Amino acid sequence: MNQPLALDRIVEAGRKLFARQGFHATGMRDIAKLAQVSIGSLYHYFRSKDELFLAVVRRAFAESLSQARALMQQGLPGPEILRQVLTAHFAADPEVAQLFSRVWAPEDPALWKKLRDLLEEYAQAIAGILEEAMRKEAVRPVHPLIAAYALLGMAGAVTLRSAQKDALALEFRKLGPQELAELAWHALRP
Amino acid sequence: MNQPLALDRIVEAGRKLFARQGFHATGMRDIAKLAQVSIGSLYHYFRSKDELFLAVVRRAFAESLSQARALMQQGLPGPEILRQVLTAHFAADPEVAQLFSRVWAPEDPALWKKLRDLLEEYAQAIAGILEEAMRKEAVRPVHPLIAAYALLGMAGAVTLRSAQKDALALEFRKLGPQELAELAWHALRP
Amino acid sequence: MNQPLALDRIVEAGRKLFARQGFHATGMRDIAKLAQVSIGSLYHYFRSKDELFLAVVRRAFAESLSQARALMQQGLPGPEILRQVLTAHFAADPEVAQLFSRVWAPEDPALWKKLRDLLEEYAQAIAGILEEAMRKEAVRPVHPLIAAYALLGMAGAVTLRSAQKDALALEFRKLGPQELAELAWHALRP
Amino acid sequence: MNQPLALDRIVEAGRKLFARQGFHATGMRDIAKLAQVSIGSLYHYFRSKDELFLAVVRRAFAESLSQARALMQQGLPGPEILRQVLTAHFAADPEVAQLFSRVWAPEDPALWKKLRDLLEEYAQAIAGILEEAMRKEAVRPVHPLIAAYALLGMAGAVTLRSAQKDALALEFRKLGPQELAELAWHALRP
DNA sequence: TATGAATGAGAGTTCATTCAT
DNA sequence: GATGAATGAACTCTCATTCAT
Repeated sequence: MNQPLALDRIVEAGRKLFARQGFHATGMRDIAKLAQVSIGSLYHYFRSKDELFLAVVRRAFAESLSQARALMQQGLPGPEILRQVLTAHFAADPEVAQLFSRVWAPEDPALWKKLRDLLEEYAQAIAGILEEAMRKEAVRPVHPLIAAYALLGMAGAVTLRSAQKDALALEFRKLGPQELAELAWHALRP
Repeated sequence: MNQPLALDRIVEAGRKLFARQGFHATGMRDIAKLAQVSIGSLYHYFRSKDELFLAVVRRAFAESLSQARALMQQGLPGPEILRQVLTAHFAADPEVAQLFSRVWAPEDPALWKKLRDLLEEYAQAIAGILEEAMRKEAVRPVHPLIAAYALLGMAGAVTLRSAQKDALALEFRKLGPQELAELAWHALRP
Repeated sequence: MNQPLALDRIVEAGRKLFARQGFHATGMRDIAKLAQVSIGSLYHYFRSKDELFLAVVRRAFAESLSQARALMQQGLPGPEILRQVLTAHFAADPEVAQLFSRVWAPEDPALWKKLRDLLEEYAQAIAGILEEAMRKEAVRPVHPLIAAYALLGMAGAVTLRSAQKDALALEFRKLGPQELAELAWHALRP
Repeated sequence: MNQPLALDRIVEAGRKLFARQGFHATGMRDIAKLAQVSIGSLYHYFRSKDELFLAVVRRAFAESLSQARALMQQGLPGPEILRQVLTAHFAADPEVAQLFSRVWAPEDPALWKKLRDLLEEYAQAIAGILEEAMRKEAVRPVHPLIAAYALLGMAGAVTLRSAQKDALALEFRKLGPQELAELAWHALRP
């Protein structure tokens, strides 16, 4: 009765499976099954597998950005903001964090351009935040977009490693946010 | 007459295509064609596509590490070493740099573990370098492996962006090494 | 309009080709073509070539057994029953008879166990018939399962020879049922 | 030093592997490895895989026939001869017995004719023995070739079952020769 | 004689997508 | 809107066979 709408169930299922297994290892059948809809329904809502993947990534980016922006508006000191943003990133459904990494290497040439644009948009948002911080002299002068990509890369690599299932991953999950925040803070502070 | 041996042509072709298009978009037929050998030859040298991919990645990692180590032994100051290592990374056949990024999200569950191990080995090598630098107080105390993954992630993300074919990519290629070296240096300096 | 359903056409095509050419010489493409369906359809109905083959054999065994049982329930004398069962076996689509022989040597280790079980089931059914006949003293005491396998082997070998296209095969088809019935009757009579 | 010649090692290896795994599951590489010769050597002695298989079958048939003939010349009573021939068949390297069954369904159309002829030759030899016995009135009048095929089929089916690795197979190996001899004797006695 | 690197046709199988119902 | 049977191009991989050395 109170079940989410089909569209939401599909995107949710896609998010889980794409994050867990990657794009190619996830079949439309798998998504349909997990979302409890028919294959036909998938194609009713999304023109293709690519479109569905893009929708999943788009939603993940949007949620992540809005979360980060909410944290920024609390007027905390620079390093604390970084720590909290990164902690949130780690604390999020770990699948979401993995999804980001999947985007680095999209494999399929046809998807490439669209994902590239999506990622660039996301990086531009972060660059914007950095630029504002530079104007306030809260951050030393850096190339904002290069720094944005670097931050995303740092976070992505550590997050991906922390998603494994060994002892080191546990250590990464515990120490990662703090260590990353410090690295980022030292890298950027005036 | 002086054509490289079949084995080398195969790994070379694999490197190019896997870097350019990713694992799934590259077929064994494509590799065979580019290497100018038969499909059968591919399987004469490598048990499977996975094995071939691993061989390609293994070689790329080894070359990159030995290059970095050679640079380290010239007794330059810390930031200069970083700058040169990163410049070399960018200057290298850009395909090699892209190949690194491909490894972050290997898609195929069966490949995952082997690539993970290979990447961990590589990160451990970098962590070792960091630990030594920490003992010499050339680097502030950090978690060596987390920092290693962070550095790899930074470099990978920026390199990947710089491999595109627009004006920004040109800017990234020009400023990237210097900016990255500064970010890394600030992040790590005592 | 009145064309048999795809599933039936597939099993039918499999039966014909596997019987005619054997398992390995029959490709999925051949079956798809003869059944006038796409290759994809084959895999829509059967998980693998093995499964399809097993379905074909299973159906042939079931049909053969039900035919034999129908004949048994007419209260004829022993030798007459044997003659009629064997005549039916020969008269049946000769391809079915050949299919039995194919099962003796299934070549593929993975198929082996499943076919073995199917054949054993079939032999057990015949052994059951023999045991009942022994209780009624219509058959002399024999090891029921060994005798069942022996009967199957006899019939299979002669049937296979009779499926050839020379003069002797014609002779086998004409005299085979009667000769086999007599051999079997003498072998088993009290 | 005292190692058998390459040719013998090859046929021997072929016999083992073809009997164990069947024609298609046995690769030329496997045979070369077991025989400790190079692939090139295989093709030095045999024009093709088919030729090698035929050589293996030919040798197995010849050995079996000469063994049976030797037993016949000892002037034993009919049932005893049958029992001894069948016991020998079972006692032989079980792989040889399996090889016979492989011949029933040769799968490959190109091999078919040659194997058919070989098997017919073998059956004709048995039919000749039966005809002689009929002349001596040691056997009732039967169609000699049909009876020969029937006997081969009986023995083959039971032998094949007895080559499995369960409790029933053990029972078959113990009781099989005696039961088969009795079945055959009752089927053929005057 | 002997070797084994090289070949390539063809095998079974997958899976995003379509469309009649 | 919803369904899932049907499609077929494209994939990885096998293996008997050849031939330069």
